[in-house]
Amino acid sequence: MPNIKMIARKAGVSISTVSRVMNGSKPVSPDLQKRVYDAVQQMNYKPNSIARSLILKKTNLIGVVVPDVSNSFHAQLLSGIEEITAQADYGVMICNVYRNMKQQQKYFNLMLERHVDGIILLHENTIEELNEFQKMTNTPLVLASVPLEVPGIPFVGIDEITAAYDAVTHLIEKGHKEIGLIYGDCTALGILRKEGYEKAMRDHGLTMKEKYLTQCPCSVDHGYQAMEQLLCSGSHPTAVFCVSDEMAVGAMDCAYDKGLRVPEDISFVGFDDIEISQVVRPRLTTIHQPIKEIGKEAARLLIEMIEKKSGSMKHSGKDQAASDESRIILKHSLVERGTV
Amino acid sequence: MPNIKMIARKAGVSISTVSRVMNGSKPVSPDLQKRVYDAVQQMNYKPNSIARSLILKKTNLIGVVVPDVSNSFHAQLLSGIEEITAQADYGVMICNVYRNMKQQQKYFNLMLERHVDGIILLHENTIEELNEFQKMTNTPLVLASVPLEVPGIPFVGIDEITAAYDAVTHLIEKGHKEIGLIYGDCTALGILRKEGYEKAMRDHGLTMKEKYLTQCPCSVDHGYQAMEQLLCSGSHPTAVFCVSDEMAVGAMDCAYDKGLRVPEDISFVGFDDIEISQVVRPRLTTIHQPIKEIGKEAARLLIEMIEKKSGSMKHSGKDQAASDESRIILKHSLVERGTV
DNA sequence: CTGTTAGCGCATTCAA
DNA sequence: TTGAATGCGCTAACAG
Repeated sequence: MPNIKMIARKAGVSISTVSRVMNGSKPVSPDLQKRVYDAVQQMNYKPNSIARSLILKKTNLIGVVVPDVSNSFHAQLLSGIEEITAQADYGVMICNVYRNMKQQQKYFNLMLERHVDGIILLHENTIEELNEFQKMTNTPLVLASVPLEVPGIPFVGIDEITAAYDAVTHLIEKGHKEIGLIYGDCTALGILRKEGYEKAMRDHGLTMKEKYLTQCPCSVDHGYQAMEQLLCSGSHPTAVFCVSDEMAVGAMDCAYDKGLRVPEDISFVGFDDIEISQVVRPRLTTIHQPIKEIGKEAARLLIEMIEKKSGSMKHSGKDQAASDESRIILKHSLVERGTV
Repeated sequence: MPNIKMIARKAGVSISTVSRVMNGSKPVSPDLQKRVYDAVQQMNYKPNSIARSLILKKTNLIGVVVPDVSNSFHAQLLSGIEEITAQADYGVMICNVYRNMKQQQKYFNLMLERHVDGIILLHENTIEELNEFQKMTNTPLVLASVPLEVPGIPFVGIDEITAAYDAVTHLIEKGHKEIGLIYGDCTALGILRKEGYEKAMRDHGLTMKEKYLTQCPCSVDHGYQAMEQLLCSGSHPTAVFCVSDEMAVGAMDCAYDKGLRVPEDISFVGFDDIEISQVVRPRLTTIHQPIKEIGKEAARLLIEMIEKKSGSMKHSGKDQAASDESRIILKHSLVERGTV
């Protein structure tokens, strides 16, 4: 790979001139300009972004910390992020946290060593971890679909409580009174959705039965197992709200295996509206999230924060307050299909 | 963020000494060593990987060019790749080609500018593009699940022809004679799978009927449409081999809507064994690919190529021949579920 | 407008 | 063993 010096020599100019025409940072006479362009063409020169990063203190790289890329929800978020960052000429580096949840500190360090310009978190850290991170650096951070409230770290997502509330209310409006819940782990997300369920039940004067509440990890298989548990008590609810589509699909499956018809004998509402909810029979009624949009908004916001920061550093030398958009709430919607 | 100079000052040593203890590249007296470690601790120093990359000419970054991250198959490949690269301390940068297939050249340039150490292609380029790329640079390249034969570019995946052959043979063994095909675009992948179908039909003395062959893009919706076409001729095959699970699910759906029972009236075999094949009813019989394994093997191989290259550069200064493992073929299998 | 110079943060010769 | 000096490829003052 040729470097700037080789181009300068070939074009018979100084390296600063080459730099100037590459970046358009200062006027250069048409004559020299052409000579440089020609040399660039002939030698197929591409500026070394490593060297640029070093001096500009900007990598044009953003990091995305994701629990599991192979999960459909996260993959879609990522796809949205990538779309925007690519347009803005940023690269995205992914960090799959997967099973080793403990080592996020490691991932943060990795990103800091590589000097990413910003980070999008699809994975829920503890508030302490986030605070510590903020103390350590001022690398902009955005939470995408991780509903935590941390000063200085904006959140992009939907109103989880209301969405869950809407799901359950829909069931209630259809006449259901005995409504079960399959909910997830103790993440902010899980807790909020459960809260929405409880609020809806309360607001409509319905009582929650302990035995119709089951907790399980978010997967089809676990949803199946959770449903088995719900069903083994003899009686069963007439409807179940599942805090994710995966769980719902598993639960439906279980109901089916037990000889229950959906929606005649038992109804289901899921959450997220990922692909599988549209291929199961009957089609899953669920809460639609604009997943890709969330990713896009998160990326847009992060880039805005990055550029604002580097802008303000030039002018004042000290950090501005973070973006004023500390919470971007996108609209969810209930999509009625065939399971209610 | 502190830099090496600050650490040196704090520890009262030279920057070279700091460098040496950070990398363990040369012996350092225990005394100085301790002073450096202490300074590193106190200031929370992390070496700037940008600067290291510049001087070492190694970014420890690999690029992954992917058609669409939100596609389940690719997401799984990516997940496998990430697992291995993370272990070996490489970062992965993704490039989502998505709709703008034309601009791969742009993506290649992007990766070259960023000086990635190697690239994994999940996306099918033309052979010309690949040759041109090879002429331009000696950045190692691996094809994952892109069955192209290009000298110097290893491939990791399954034996596509045999896999398709097995799928169709299974149908034939179950007594089917009128077997339709829903196949994809004119990629190497699509062509090979079609070839497997044709070979199986021929080998078993079955004739292919033109009207039972339909081409469509790889998606559930298009599979549905393709099936509609197949069905509109009045008569219909007793079984259909679809070159992807998405197509198969769409096709099954169409059959269902037309009042056909699966597998009583019509059978289906898919390809890939992605998640949805296990949630549809009846469960889709399909060709299982070890998707994540393919990703892992591709990453393993790429890293091997990278390290071999940088090793050989030190010794001889000229490039070694690429790795001798030019084709890694993993085993596929037919998983019988409920659609045959 | 153009060229010369000085670093960005680090690894690595070369002397000591 | 240690430190001073050089340079990776590039941008941005600074002088002309």
